[in-house]
Amino acid sequence: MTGDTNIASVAALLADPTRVNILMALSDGRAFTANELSRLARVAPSTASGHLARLVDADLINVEKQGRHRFFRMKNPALTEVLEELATFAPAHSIHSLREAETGEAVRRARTCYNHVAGKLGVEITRALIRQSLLIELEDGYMLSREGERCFCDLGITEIHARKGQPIFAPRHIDWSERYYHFAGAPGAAFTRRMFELGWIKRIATSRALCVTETGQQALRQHFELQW
DNA sequence: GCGCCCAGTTACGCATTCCC
DNA sequence: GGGAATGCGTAACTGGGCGC
Repeated sequence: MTGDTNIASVAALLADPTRVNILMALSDGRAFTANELSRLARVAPSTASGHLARLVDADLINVEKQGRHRFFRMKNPALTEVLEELATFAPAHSIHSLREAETGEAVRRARTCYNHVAGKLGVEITRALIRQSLLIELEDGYMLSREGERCFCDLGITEIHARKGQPIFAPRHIDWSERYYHFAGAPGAAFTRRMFELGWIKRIATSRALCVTETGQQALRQHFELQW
């Protein structure tokens, strides 16, 4: 080992498909019970419990006791970014059922990546914002233009309103499913939160997949000339 | 307070894989 | 081939919520 960090120990934890499934389920920032995570990872509760204990020990996830339930949550959003980056190198899963195919397609189409929209939807929104000169592409991310700030304020994104006048930088994430960038960071999170509040998007059951509502489709068309 | 139900953990045995 | 490591599921146990 070089330096004072043990990358191999974390890599070993990420080398197990069940643990990766659990972490991917937690990657949108929500908390899940051990039982829910065992179902999402398709293993027995005892197996999930063992994996969860190892992830807690490694300080990768937090656990909160609430009555007889224990809620597990990703500790550091940066781990989500690591998983998304790794996913861009990973070969596609082999599909064994129609349900798996549908779930995979839904996640690739639109999902949350910790706190912002990712997948095809995230990439298309980013492209639309650039087309309309609301986002300016930089070398390592994006900058909200004056028009972009106005647009975000008009949509009621209060965080942007509060910082009006200051340059607003949005880091970019490479999207593993689209192999293209989407905007993230505080502007991405604020934009996503507002989309939920306005009823433009909603979650599909317990998965991190999203669907765009009819209101959302109209709004995307109206505000960003984006056909969805 | 007691019994029942349910969520979660622990102990244990089995299967698989890897390394010598 | 055999031992070690790891992951899995079953069964048993623990702890908390809830109704009576």
